[in-house]
Amino acid sequence: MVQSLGILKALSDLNRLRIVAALRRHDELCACQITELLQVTGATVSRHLSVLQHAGLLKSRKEGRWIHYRLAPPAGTKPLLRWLEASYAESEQLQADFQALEKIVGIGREELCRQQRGEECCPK
Amino acid sequence: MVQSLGILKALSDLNRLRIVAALRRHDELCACQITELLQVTGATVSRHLSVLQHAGLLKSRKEGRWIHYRLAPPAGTKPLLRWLEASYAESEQLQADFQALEKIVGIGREELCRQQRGEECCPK
DNA sequence: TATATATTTAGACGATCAGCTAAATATAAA
DNA sequence: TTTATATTTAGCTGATCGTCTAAATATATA
Repeated sequence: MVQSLGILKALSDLNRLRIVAALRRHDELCACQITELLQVTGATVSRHLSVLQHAGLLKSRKEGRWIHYRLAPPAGTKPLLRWLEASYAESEQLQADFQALEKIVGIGREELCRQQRGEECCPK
Repeated sequence: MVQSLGILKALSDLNRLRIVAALRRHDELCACQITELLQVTGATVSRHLSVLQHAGLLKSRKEGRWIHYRLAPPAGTKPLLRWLEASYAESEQLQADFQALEKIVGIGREELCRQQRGEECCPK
């Protein structure tokens, strides 16, 4: 398969685009923080992260119970990510995400996970 | 929807990537030439062209019975197309396409369509 | 006007995919 | 060692997508 096709497919989903955008603003995020941001199941987030990682866009780092993810764009993909970044300003979704992220990161992982346990993870 | 997402989705298909690559090498191609290149049904090509056009990547021009297509990348997408171009060299599929295109363009539309009428369009 | 023909549209089918729930895995704390 | 807990995997479901065939549309030629 064409290498770029794999990358394009990995980026062709709103939630995965949201993950990439989030990781442009915050170097590292753990799965639970992304779960909180997207408001979907942890299982769903896990699969999205796996898709991005398989495309070579993400790397993960284990720290105790938590797994942290960060962008690891392969050589030559910088223009692509810059092009994506240029369109962030037009998207209300992404703008809202950036605001939400500040709160999520501010809370701290332990407290965040405590809150997540207490409530339903998925809206409606 | 995020604007870039529409473009990414439009490009997330091998045959549509092949169309874009072909139109980078030849300014204009008609539907029948692309049909010959991809070796799929004219109906399928038509839908692919429609997807690319809806994403704003293509423009069409009518000339008699033929409809010609050319790239019309929206402002800001040049980096994206350049990034794509950079990966053409790695893809055997696209390299083969470029060779096949020379023949297809060389034949001329009238003769090409005459040949297409005589044979089955789809392999196997 | 009638026939040919290049392209599009409509409708069906199989494959892929995003999302869920539930169970499995791995790590930390009691 | 047992219990909690963060993440992943497995399996299901509904939606989307690529492709085909057949019919419709639009344009040129006889």
